[in-house]
Amino acid sequence: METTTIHVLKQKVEIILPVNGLEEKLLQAQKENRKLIIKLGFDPTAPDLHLGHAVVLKKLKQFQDAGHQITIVVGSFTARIGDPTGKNKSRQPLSTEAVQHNAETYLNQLSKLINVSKATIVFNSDWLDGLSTSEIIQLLSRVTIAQLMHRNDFNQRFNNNTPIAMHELVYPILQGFDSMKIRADIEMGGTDQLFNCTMGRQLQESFGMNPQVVLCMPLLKGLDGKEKMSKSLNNFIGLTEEPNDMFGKTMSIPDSLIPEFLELASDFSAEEKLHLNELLNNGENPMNLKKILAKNIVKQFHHEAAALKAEAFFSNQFQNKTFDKKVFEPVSLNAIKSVNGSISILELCFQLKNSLSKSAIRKLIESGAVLVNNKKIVDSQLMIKLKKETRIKVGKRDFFELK
RNA sequence: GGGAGUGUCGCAUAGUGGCUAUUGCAGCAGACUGUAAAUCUGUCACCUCACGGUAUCGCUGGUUCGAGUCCAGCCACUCCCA
Repeated sequence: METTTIHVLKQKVEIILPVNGLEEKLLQAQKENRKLIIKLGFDPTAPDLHLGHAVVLKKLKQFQDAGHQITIVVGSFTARIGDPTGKNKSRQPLSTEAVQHNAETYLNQLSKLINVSKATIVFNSDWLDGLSTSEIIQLLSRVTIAQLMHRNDFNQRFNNNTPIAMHELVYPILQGFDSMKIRADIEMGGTDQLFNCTMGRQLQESFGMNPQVVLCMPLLKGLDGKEKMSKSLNNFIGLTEEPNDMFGKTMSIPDSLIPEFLELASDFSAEEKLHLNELLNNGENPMNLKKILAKNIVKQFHHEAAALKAEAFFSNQFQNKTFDKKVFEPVSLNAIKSVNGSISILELCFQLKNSLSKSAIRKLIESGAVLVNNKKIVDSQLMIKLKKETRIKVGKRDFFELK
């Protein structure tokens, strides 16, 4: 194996365990003339992939390009437990249909980054469902509480006197068991998966196998610039989002996050990154760099033309101050229920934005979030005549025009 | 099994039986900006066009003119001792 390949494969990886493990595995594969089995697990609960996942997936793609075998383990069994994050207590069991459906949408999103048809897909309920009680006890006997307590999450909760349920302790063990079952050579994940992945090493070893190498990618921060990107915190950019949303969300990240996004979320070459970072340090307006970044991100998941369009849309919609130049979502006059063609601004906004209650809308109006034909309306009871080409802005993002 | 505690908004925190349940963070909206940060303002249980109405301090009852607060039972969690 050439050193350049190894160099590429090690790029950006935050943790490799053991340190020289990757080289050894690659060498071993070469000697035995076989592909390495690269494991990636996922729980088919709410399969909305975002840029944080993409960091791991791009690395996976590099392995695939180098000729190795990717195995996706769908946690159809473990999803019923839920990876203990401390937030979700116990999860509802998923129906087989739901698992199937989630797995499909997941794989569909995966295909944006890796070649799914060349990957192996397995469901861990295939082997976990059939374990007998004594087999489970056997498995559990290979792990001690002290080992489990090394996991940060457990440790903290234990010390803070917050409850840890037994089944949560079992989760990492089952994940490790998966690695043994599929004979994984390498397991990939974010750094938050480090512990679970090491469990795989331990179990493989105790079953007399050569333990897997653990590769952890850094965690991308979310749009708030504080927490890691995650769906539950609603600070994510989804892989399937529309170009305009992707662009806008990228523009909303704090400036301090630009270097991290350049490094982890963009696909710029090393030289380009260096150049952009220099610009940033030399006082270039961060906004311009974010635009470059945003275009790059959109391009990865859509295409160049979409990226340019998204930029133009953004500049016009949110940066240009001229109200009339904006893009308004057309709403048919007929769709608005009114009395004699007149309607209170409150009722109108309520009908336009059906996700909010009237009370919530009234608060929006009173705080000055609603413009009608570029005039701020603060009185929620103001009656207006419905007529074509009336333009209404609600909040930061919603623009409507009556047709 | 025995004993001692705790439970208030997404999180964290105040709350001598008495008026509208406090404050911070996060969120939402506005101002200023570059849908950045910082700052300031408003909002932050639900509903009503509105005067206003209906809720709510783990749950169910009780005492009381009046209960987040007192009492009883239950539930959940924690700690200590078996």
